[in-house]
Amino acid sequence: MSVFRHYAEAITGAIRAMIAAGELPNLDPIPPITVEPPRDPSHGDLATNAAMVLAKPAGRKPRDLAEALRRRLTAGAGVETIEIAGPGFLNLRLAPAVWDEELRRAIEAGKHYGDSDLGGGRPVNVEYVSANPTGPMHVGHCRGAVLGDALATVLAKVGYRVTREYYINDAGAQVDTLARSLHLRYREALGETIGEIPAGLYPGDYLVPVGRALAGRDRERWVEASETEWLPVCRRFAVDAMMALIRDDLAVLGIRHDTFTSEKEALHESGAIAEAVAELHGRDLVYEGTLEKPKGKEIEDWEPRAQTLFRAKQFGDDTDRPLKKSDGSWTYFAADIAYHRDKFRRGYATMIDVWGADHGGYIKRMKAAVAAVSEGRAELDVKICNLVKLLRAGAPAKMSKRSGDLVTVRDVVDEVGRDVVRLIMLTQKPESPMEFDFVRVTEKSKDNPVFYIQYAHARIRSVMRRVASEVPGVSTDPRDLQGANLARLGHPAERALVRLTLQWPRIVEASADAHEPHRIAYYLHELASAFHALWNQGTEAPELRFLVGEDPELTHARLAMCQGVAAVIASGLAVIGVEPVEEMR
RNA sequence: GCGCCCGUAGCUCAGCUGGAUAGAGCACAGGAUUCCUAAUCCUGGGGUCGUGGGUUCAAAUCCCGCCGGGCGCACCA
Repeated sequence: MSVFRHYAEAITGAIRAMIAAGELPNLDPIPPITVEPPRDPSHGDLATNAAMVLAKPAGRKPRDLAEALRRRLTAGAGVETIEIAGPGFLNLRLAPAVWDEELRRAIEAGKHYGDSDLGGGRPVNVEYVSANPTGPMHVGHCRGAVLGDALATVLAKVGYRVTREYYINDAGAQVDTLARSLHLRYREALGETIGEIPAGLYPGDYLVPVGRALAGRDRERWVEASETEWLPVCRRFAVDAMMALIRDDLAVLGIRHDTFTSEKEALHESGAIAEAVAELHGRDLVYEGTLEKPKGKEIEDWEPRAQTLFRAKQFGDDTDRPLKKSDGSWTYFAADIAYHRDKFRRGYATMIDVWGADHGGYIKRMKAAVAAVSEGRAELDVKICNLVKLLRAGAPAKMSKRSGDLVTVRDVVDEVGRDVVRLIMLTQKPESPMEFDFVRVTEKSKDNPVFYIQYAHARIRSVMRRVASEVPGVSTDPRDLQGANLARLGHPAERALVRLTLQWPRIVEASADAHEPHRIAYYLHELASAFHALWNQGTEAPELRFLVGEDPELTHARLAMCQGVAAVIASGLAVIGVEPVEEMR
């Protein structure tokens, strides 16, 4: 258990004891209190607002309550001083041994530092990417891909049982278009001249080899056949090929999903949609009705029509939503209802969907649907990813493209590398538009967060390699570093670095709770920054250097500190899906 | 017209689910290089947190109204 959770529980325990002793009214539940490191280090190691939060329900003055809480907490182990400050904060200063012990744990855990059982093994489903199987992944997909993957990893790190899921939209008109595009390439492969690809079909070169493959397998069989005959064949063949393509693209990013769900097979052909709608119908959540014409936007062929509608409004949406198209087939939304119902029935009470910004208007109805199919027992969180604007040295990026007008994920990864893409995608909260500058992200300077964080890790590894020659006899084995005399870390800058390093479990938990993996990238940058600052102080103040020839004990303690930093960086990069480097070249 | 997202230093953005004096990088000004890697570092200036109200011991954070920008608005996915 992290230091922070430990003391948070100690404080809650003290509050419960006060309730039991009649010093506080029987509050149920106890209002949420915070236990966090204060911004100002002079306020100690931990601060809690408990007294202020409890003051009103208890009908007592905050400072009186603070005093009572202090008396109960002082008995606790590891607490050195408790001060009451400001309007009623309790500022706890912990014994150095508490931090020393935590640093030892960090060294021991290595990249597993920050792992916890917070999630209690509860299942979470993270659905991300879900690019339509009509071509290779383009850059627009990779932000969501990285976000979803990092989110899944951080949730797993804190003890959830995470499933990474991909929804294959293989049922709509787009895959029919894909099938027709393939048929053209198939005829081309058999020697026909096809000329310009007609508007409305997919022109990308990536279908050329697929056409050849189909021709190789089936020969002339579909040339003279009618479309009703060849369409299903081409569709199946094309979708399989596109999914293979997309899986390769995902592999390039280092992403592997656990489950791929086919809209066509799992929802349409299985009857799951009909079943879901029937169930909702039975609960009077589906009806035949007519929607009002949307205001403010002209729709040419609008006509009032009775439709099969889901009562989304009853669950907080702005209007009820159609489940059937005018030709009688299911809408995409109907399929999505069945899909989320299926997820719920598979045991996921927590679902996370990662979508593009253009789907923002879809969130309310989907949440409404989840509330309906789970009868309020499941929760859906939708993460919206904004656009990535590609730049080269500040100007809009021009590049050779593999397919059509799209810049693919592979184009970008080929140029800058997987690690750069993954980390940069998390250097901004997802709902803001992002600029991705090919020049900036590959610069070897501190302006580039990828480099800056990697460099900190590489510097630590470099120090470790030098020990043998600079301070012979000092071990760099992590097991030995755990035994270092950490009391020798006395400089304020060292203590600050250690303290920041040991924030890591909190950052992981907060990031998982909030479903915000970008916090990890920010924290790593901050940690790297603190490390570099200390390193550079060694330039002017040689006594602050990590390797002190005449003082092996001090050297050992500082190496332990460095090892802790390296462990956290490795742990953090692992969440993001980036390999820490041993040296910069 | 409606819904959602965004609005924080000159620029690009954080801000730990309501806490103490709002942070970082770039840019700007000044300083530092016989250095374990200068592939930089230190110091400093710079803010009505879009705006007006409200909730509270406490608001950048929550609620309401405006302003500006983006996305979306039967039957596409």
